[in-house]
Amino acid sequence: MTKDRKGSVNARMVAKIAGVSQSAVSRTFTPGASVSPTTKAKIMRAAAKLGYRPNALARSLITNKSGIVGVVMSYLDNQFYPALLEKLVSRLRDHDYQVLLFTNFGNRDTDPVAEQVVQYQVDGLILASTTLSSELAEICTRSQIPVVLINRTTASDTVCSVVSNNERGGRLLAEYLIAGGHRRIGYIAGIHNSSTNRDRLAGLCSVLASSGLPEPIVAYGEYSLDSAARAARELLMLRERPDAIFCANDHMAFAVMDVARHEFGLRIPRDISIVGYDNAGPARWPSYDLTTVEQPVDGMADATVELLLGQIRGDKKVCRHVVLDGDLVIGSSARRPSDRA
Amino acid sequence: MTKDRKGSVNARMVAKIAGVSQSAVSRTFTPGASVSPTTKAKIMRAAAKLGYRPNALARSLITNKSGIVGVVMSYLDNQFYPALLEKLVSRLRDHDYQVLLFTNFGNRDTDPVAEQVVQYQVDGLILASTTLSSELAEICTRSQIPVVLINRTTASDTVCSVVSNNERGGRLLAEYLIAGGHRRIGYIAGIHNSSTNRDRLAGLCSVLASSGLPEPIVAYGEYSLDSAARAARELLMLRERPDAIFCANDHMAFAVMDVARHEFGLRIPRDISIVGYDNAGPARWPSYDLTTVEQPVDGMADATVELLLGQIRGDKKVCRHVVLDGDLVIGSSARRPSDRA
DNA sequence: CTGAAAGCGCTTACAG
DNA sequence: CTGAAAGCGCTTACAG
Repeated sequence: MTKDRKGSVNARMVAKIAGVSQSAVSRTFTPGASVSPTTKAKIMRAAAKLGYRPNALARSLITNKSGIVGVVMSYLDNQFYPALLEKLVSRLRDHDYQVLLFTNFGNRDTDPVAEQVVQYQVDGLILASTTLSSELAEICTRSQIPVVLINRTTASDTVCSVVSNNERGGRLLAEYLIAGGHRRIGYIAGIHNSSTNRDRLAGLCSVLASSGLPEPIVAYGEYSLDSAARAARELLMLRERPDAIFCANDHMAFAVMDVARHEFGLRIPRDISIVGYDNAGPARWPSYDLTTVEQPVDGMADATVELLLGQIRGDKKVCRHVVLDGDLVIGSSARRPSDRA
Repeated sequence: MTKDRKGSVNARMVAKIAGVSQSAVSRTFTPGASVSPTTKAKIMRAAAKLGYRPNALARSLITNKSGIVGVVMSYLDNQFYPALLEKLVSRLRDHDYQVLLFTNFGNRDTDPVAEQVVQYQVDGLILASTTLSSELAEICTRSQIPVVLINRTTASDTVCSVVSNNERGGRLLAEYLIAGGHRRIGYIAGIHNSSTNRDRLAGLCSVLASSGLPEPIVAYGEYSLDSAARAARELLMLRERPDAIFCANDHMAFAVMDVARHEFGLRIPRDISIVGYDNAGPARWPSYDLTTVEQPVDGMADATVELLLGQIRGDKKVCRHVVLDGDLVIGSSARRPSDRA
């Protein structure tokens, strides 16, 4: 009784057709292994005839390398993430790694993710999720699976991370707003204990403080459209409403701009300035033309993959925290200093 | 010399600690296999102590099922796709399948994708890519890998597909535009030989014809923002410009609305009506509030996964083409029939 | 350069 | 219910 599913042509069959040993077939498909050109040619011909392709899973069993990297990304509605995902997939593929995607686990625990990550023997893990517990990272550390956090950092020295300089970006935006003549600044916060939110806010606050301005008026947007819209309403209904709103990311800024314009009839930037963070896709759509700070997606993806591959190759836990600068991107959603009233 | 990477705790070690055979360990982790409660308990304790997790790859080798489904999605900047991807991942996870993601292969051939798909022994493949050659689908058919096309269909009877009723959607939009008093309708086309583009256009044309109106004025947007913007300029610069533009998807409609408003100073829908297709995320953002036809993402994902799992379970090539209806979603980007001039 | 052999970590008939 | 054994498709020392 033969296996029914899969043509199931394996190295042994190819070997028989080519009149060589199964080892020779294996070597033919192992880059760098020693096979004579003649043998290789015979084997390739047989393989082509049978439609043979080596079973990557069987290979993994021996080599102890799956060629798979797990990417954990809690949600994809913020355009920044799909863009990042595309880059990560590209870079990883350049190095012959495939991507196992974990997303949309909602409120469920990340435990199941951890389970799968370990069971599927991923060679490494990229965590691109602001909301994820550090627990997963720890499980990986214990299982010896290299991990790199992206767009999230941690005090821990046991796990690498790649972020842009959010604190600096926060300062750039704050300085720009102040130069534009703003004095009452609102802040729509992202997820409370995310490092991006913390650092961007810290940047903003440090500049406000050194400029002798009051702390920002904070409302909570939690990085979601709905919460951000609610937070915007809260700020805009204040008796003394802010003259500028700093949103912890672009995704929220879009909702905030829409609430300001369509629910409160405000003109942007005449009546109020709004800035975001990321330079996500729609930030450059003319309807928003958002003033923001770019996150260098390409550079971040490159650095992440480089760090991860370094760890996979065994650079003994050269745990590094990479921080890349992102530029201020000036749009028309915030009053320009030159147009200062 | 022991393997260095991976704690590499395997079933044999667990067996030794628990004082049972390795088979018993395997059975404990195989749902439905027969193990006595006592044995199972001992094993679970040992497993927990060692941090044991079965190696899914080794299991695959035996069972000939990897538990992995490949999802091919050529690009993620159109928000419709990340949304679809999230749903697919969720549904597949509900059935204990992981997702290997293939995306962003740009202009490169899909051959490398095919190669990887086969090597990694995916149990099935979901093709959510309008631009992908049918070649990949064929390779899979030959390799006996179940395939389902989503948001794309084909005349071929050898491969299943799930789409929404694009022809009907095209008609709904056409009827709505005509009811709104529009007579000169422009069409910004998507990728030329994609079934979505073809069917939506066919719906539009059939209604125009039966209403005695001229064919639409066509420009080519290729489902990309830049091309769509160029196409919009082309149409809007015509001496007799259209009074409505039907964009083959929402993603292009956003760019088209922005060109109309910001480059041509047109008011929407007073000066021109614009409709899209998909009801992608930003379509419901107040700055666009697009009149469009919804693609039932949840239903499509459900149907796709169901079809795929059916094939995997061996429903002998019950090749089906599923077509789901999507509703008209009325926004303010097109003149309402009641406001008819 | 080549082949025979051992073994990666599992599952699964097969006996008991 | 349980264990010993065969085997999934491959890689990789080891001899030659």
